Amino acid sequence: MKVGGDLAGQLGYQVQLVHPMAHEAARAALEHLDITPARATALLLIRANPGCSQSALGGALNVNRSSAMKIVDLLEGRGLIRRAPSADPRAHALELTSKGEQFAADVDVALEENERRFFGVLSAAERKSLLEMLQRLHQRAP
Amino acid sequence: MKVGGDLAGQLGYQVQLVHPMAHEAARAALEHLDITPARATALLLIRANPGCSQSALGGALNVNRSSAMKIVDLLEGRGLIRRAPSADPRAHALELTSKGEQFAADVDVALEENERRFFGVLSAAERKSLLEMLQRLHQRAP
DNA sequence: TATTGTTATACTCTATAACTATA
DNA sequence: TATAGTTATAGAGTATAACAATA
Repeated sequence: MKVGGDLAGQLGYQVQLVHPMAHEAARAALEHLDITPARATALLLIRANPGCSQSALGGALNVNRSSAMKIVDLLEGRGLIRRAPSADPRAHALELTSKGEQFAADVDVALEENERRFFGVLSAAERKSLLEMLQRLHQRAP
Repeated sequence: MKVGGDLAGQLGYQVQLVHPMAHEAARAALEHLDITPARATALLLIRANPGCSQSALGGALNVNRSSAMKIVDLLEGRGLIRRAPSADPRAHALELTSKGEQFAADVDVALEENERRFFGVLSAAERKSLLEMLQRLHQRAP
């Protein structure tokens, strides 16, 4: 299949192509831990923000409260996080269990190895440049 | 929400962040045409590959035959493409109708404007560099 | 046997809306 | 009144499996 000249030169289309490949690579890299990239991301976000609420987590994951709850349910069901009491009794303070800390360390290793493998076709300078550009793209004001 | 140092520095995570933003931008840019980015992509791929089969289209879209058929059903139902007879009587030869040609031109305009808006935070040289890197990432052998 | 299109079915992810309990 | 969490329900997108027609 050819790609029309218009499409092939568009960054939006290239992002559209690269994303599922990167997602599949991450999925495969995490398969032995039986966790999806989205849930692994949630775990690492909770580790970086101990005591955060489910709503805040949902905001960072770009999902609503209802969807965030399902992710939290799953991670809690596996004993990786706990819903600790919060200063605001309406909310939960999410935090990793010791099992979750160990698991998150395993996730780190798997993702770092995947990072090297998937983006290895780029030089170190290119990876740095790409990282900077992607950060700029999503950090700008909407 | 903070992002753990491990996560923030990973290209995979940055792609994971930028993709939904780019998708949302494309969705909004195409909203007045009442078509989703995936279906618009299918239309442009058929235009670039007149006479292609549904299976070939599905391959380019990374979906299976069943899902490709639903997309083709929708585009045909809107009168944008037709299922023409193919040399292989098992297959259909997909092609744009004249209405589809006009519509695809509108899609071109919308996507080009979106491209300028969304990636406008990058300089022309950066956009060129980013395009080249993304192409290299998905063109490599699996 | 393998492939194209088709159909029916199921699964995953996410969203919406309504409810409760707090603030 | 506004917010956090919860629950039930619905939708979109995709996958699987089986089938008919044809290679």
